[in-house]
Amino acid sequence: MPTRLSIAVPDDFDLPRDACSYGYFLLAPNLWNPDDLSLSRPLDLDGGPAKVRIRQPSRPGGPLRVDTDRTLDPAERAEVRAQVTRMLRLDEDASHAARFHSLDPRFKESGRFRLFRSPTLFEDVIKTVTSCNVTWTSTILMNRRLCECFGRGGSFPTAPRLARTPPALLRGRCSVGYRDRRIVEIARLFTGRAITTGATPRRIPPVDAQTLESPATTDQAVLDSLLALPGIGPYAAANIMQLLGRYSRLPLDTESVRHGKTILGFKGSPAQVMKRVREHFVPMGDQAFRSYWFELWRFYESRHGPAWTWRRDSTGRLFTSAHLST
DNA sequence: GGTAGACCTGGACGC
DNA sequence: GCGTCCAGGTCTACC
Repeated sequence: MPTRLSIAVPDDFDLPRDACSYGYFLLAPNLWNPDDLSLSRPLDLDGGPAKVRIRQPSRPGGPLRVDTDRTLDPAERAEVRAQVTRMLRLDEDASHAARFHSLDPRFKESGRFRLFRSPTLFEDVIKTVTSCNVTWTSTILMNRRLCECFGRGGSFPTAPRLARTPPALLRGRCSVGYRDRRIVEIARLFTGRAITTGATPRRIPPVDAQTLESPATTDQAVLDSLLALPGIGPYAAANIMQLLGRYSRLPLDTESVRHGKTILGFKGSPAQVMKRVREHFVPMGDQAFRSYWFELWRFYESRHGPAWTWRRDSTGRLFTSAHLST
């Protein structure tokens, strides 16, 4: 027997705009359907996996209608509410929008300020690792296989599941390459265990997700904790920080260089262009990433149409340098 | 502190 | 169909 939940949202919330706002909405197990404007995916709940389908019949501001494929008990309903709230950043309201739009009024009319993310920090971290040093098509593949091979009911694999997976098996089944060991080590850290790793062995304390998610923790403390994780460098740490709602740092990569050259008109070596891109967004202060990202996103939409029209298995595969370079 | 090279995979390209 | 080259961020060794 399916369960239907109704979740209240901020007045401005618009599901197609706010769900299709960051590339992870195109990665498994997420599935955006442009035909009926719904977001579907399995969620791993205490009582087992459950598929959810999220719609917003009355937009903007109307409550979300969340349908599941099985009956949920009260505790599981609370879990779904918490995970949907995290994914869609329902806790970011008009005050967050005003803060961003006062610094960058270009996006006031569209109302863009929310950035899609995963239902758990662990999924965000692993998705970030799978996006490093690969083309977008490989990132798509890795996430699909992780869900198919190690997720319950097609959901994203949990930390305990990946923590007990042999790295070679992960590599063989999911094409994660040399990231195999790093992913397993991160999973172990998320299960509350410390590890010792590296060519010059160093001890890494367990990840305290609650502290990382807490607004009371300083940006510097979060950054230091993230950089200590295996496979997490400056780019990945900055990206995870924006996924944690901390927008002052830019995850600069080769895509930033392309953007700096073609859209912002900067010249020079990749390192010089990156430096100029970073400086360009300094005036945006603690909203720098939002300003940078929605500028980038606007470029993608100019190429491929509004993001809510993109399909995971067609348009969603086109975000490679070959398709984006001018 | 700065930097070159290794790490892997999928895709593009030439034959 | 096969071989080669390239893109991509992090880690390590070395200067």
